[in-house]
Amino acid sequence: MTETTPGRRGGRQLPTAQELRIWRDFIETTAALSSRLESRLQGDSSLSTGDYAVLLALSEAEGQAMRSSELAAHIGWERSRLSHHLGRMERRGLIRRQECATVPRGAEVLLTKAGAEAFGGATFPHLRAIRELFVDALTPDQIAAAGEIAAALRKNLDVLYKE
Amino acid sequence: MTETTPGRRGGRQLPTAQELRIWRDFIETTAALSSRLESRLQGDSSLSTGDYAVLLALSEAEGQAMRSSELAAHIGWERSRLSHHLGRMERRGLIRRQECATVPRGAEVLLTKAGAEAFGGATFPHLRAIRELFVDALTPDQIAAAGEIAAALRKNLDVLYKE
DNA sequence: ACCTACCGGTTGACGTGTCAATGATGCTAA
DNA sequence: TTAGCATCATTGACACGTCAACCGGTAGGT
Repeated sequence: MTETTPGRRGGRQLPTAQELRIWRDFIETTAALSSRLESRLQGDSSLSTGDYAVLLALSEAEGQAMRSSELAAHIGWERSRLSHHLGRMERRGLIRRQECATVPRGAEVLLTKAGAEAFGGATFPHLRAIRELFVDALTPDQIAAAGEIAAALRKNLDVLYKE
Repeated sequence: MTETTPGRRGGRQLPTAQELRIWRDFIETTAALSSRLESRLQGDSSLSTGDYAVLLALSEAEGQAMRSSELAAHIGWERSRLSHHLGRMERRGLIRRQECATVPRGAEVLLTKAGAEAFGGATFPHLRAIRELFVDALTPDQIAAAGEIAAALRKNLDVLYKE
């Protein structure tokens, strides 16, 4: 009995069984949620959520084009990840890459007609899926709580890994 | 103004901007959380969370061994995924596979000494990471709310995809 | 001018996940 | 008996992510 009901997680090292159960539930359920959303999007539009993020950013960009590293920063990806992903998207005709006129060694990513159409067709079903799988599952209070939890977790991550 | 403050999400089709913002925060933050935990575990023990799940199940099994499909069911993986993963783990000497004595075409998965040691060394740092990245980031109320949110989301998924 | 250091972007190797197809084996019904 | 048929497990092809190495070009210091 080295630790009898401390003030509340005083110097405790490990999560309680209860906390651990919630952790598992939480992380597994959110993963399942992502995965379901992913396959919904795939089924509705043959796009992955990665494709969707890229197409969304390009759609909103002026001239429907962005420099590669701007795009990476905008959607929060590493450059390498983006490069691989753009390669796959280019093969499918969703985007094109060309050397940037203004910046010497910069690559410009352009939305193609096919890409714009795919994005257009995907948006509505995707938003509907978010509603069905997330919004409709929760009460307004729970939605607000989810927002606060996300903010708290994010803040903690930012403190621990400050970047 | 086709929809002025309905009773509450009456026949609404799409999430509001606010809901969408929370959704994005939520799903991206939980993904970042998983990813941080993954790399913590990797750094502390050279195991992935998949490895950890498999080793945990085997550690708790009688004889530190399980049939492949039992194992898959226990941790909720598809058999194919497990088979690929076991192949990689076997190459690293964490587990062994042999034909099952009792069930004709069943494969038995056994924990090796190296696997047990790797798991033993990983447990404490992993639980500590869960505390630091999740438990410590939230108030007790938020932890409880996270549990309820996970339960509600899970229930909704189960209804939609009933299995 | 030259060396270096950085910067934007790509590439390769590899771990991981899904899907569909394939063995291999036992069960059942004609 | 044997022709299906379900079941257990593996495999191959491919998408996706990370990491580290690499390449070409620009900029700074000496």
